Amino acid sequence: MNMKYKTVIVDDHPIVISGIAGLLSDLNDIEIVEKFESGIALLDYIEDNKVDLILMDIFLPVINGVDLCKTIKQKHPKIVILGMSSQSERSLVMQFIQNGGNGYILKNASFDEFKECIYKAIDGEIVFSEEVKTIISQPLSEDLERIPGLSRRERDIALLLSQGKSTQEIADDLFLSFLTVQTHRRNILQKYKMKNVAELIAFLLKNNMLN
Amino acid sequence: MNMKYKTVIVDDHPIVISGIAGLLSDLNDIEIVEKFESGIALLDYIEDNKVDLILMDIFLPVINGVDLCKTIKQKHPKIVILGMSSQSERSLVMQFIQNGGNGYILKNASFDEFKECIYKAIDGEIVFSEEVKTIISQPLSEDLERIPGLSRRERDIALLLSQGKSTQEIADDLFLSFLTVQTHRRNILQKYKMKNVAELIAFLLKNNMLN
DNA sequence: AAAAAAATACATTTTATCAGGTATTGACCT
DNA sequence: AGGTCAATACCTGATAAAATGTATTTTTTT
Repeated sequence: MNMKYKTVIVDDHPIVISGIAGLLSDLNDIEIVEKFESGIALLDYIEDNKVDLILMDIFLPVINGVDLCKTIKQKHPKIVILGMSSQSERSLVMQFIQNGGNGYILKNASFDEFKECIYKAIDGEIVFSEEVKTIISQPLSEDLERIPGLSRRERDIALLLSQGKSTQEIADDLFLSFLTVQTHRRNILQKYKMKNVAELIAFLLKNNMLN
Repeated sequence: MNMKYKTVIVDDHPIVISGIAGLLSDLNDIEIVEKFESGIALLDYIEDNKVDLILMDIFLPVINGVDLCKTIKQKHPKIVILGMSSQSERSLVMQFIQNGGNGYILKNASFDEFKECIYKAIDGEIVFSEEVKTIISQPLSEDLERIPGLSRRERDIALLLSQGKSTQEIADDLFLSFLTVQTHRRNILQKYKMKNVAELIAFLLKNNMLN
């Protein structure tokens, strides 16, 4: 049968769109049915047209790629969505996948890499281009290590703080003095040079230091 | 050449260890060199012995799989580490990958799935067994939807809050009255029934509602 | 054009946090 | 045996946040 995968490209740089379109034109079973420069236009389109595969830039005007992906997957879980960007960082890639993305490709990937990722994604895999793999699997060294860890007690207290507990409530929970908890809390804030608990919680969660 | 992949299994259930060992014994190029019931023993072992592949349970006594993986990858980034568990949830899998894991397999996966995942992981891919893919790519419906979103302004303010800014600082940043920011802040807290900003930030980050 | 939602602004009271300094005890490491 | 770190506890003053209530204007949606 001649059922091509109906593919849509979304990127706010027309040059990139044509580049990708050129790359994909060689593939017999991929048919580019539309190209968009914004996510809103795409959302309208997929309501009325069958789409199998979407290649989208992550940095889009108005609505970003992560939210766009989330929105699409809610209504159309079967559409395969691959994210793209020129540069990237680990947390962004992970966020994209967590919101339903089927893979992530850096735009500097080779034609072969693009091709391979696309076919594997269609096949149900979750794919990353080489450089993305490097990014996500080497969070080590420079990225975010060298930060002193929380002590047991400090982690307990930080966890309760993230649950919205007040100093007094934490003291009651852990059978400690209000003043002890206050000291721990201050020590944690000082250790990471955070201005307040809100910033601290954001920091700890982003660095996987809670849980 | 006859270079087998030196493989280690870590699981606190001996029965599971022998089960996996049985599965893998059929594979010619995989050699199981050791089996451990705790992460500490594994850490000792890899200091003195060459290891290519580690299959580890995520739920381990003393040190959990995520931390264990992180620790190993810091010193030995080339070791391929696959996480396993009987049941799982999206956030745990993502955390494992973010900490250097090369893939995640649910223990109910078929022999073929295990085999395929292992070979692909050795080959440099990041792999998930079928059910894991389902879990991570369908966060929709029941999991975390039905929560009202932040308005633009609210998101701006929440973001600044997560950066440790005070109400006054936010007001200055956004050229708003102190009182306006105070109102927004209160509205956000009420909308999600959060006790304070710390809990709010934790909630927003966990649900990817910031950024 | 009407209704709903979002953004704006004000005022007050109570409660909690932040930042400063200090000190004792036990555990662990060498 | 001495040093370091973690955990515990206390005190106080300045500042900020939380809880309430109200109200106007703009924007968006229907």
